[in-house]
Amino acid sequence: MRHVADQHSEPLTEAVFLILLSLAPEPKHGYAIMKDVEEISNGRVKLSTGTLYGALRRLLESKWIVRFAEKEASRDRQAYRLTSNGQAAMTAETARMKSLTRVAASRMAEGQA
Amino acid sequence: MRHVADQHSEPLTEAVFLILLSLAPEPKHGYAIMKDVEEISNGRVKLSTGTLYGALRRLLESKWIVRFAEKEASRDRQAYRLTSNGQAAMTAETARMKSLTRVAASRMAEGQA
DNA sequence: TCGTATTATGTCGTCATGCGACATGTCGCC
DNA sequence: GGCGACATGTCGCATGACGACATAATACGA
Repeated sequence: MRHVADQHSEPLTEAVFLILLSLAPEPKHGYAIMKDVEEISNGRVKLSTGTLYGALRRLLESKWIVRFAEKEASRDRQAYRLTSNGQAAMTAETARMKSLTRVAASRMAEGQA
Repeated sequence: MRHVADQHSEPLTEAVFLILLSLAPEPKHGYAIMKDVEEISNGRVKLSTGTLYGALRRLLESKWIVRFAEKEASRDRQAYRLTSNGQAAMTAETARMKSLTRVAASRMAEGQA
């Protein structure tokens, strides 16, 4: 999909969106994200580890999340935190979806008429 | 992404969703869909022909749209019409997005608190 | 009438991504 | 000691978006 330059908000994949959503209230480590994503999608989406760690790698590369060591934990788990960039991306994506649902509602009503 | 069996509504890609949305009020041929998608996305999404005709082929295969000849037109353009399956898919997808935006709103509020 | 923009449909190769399978190791508990 | 949950990762495959390319009819003005 090609997007105009001044508002080039590429649509997020559902996996990425749910991962960001999971990190929004507080930082989590990988496994906790998997469990949380399953919960917030009402059990609909179960991330495979391939999807999760692949997505996390790309999110780190694009600076939407940062990784830090959880000191308190006995095992050194790698926890992830949203950056302001990541928050902005989520806000933009939410706005995009809202706008689409609005158009969808009116279009489907037209179809009925 | 894995989905539970009883409600296996895979997320639609934005391209597919916009194509279905474009066909919701009335049938259109390929080129008209391209123009309409650009319009309903506020110029944000410009489908390439590769995306469009690839998506149309898959939509035909999954019986979400049907193709028919526009008799009135001088040139025989292939027009596409939504099936009830296609309408159902759009309804499901809209519901999915609404649900995600709701969760997103509450999660982002939590992040601020 | 000639050329050029618009309409219109399609294919191909590449790249990004989701996903299942596999690999590896820890921790708590019976 | 073994077993299930916790935890992190890699690899290969399949799907899909996309730009580039190809082709052709129509419309319209110079």
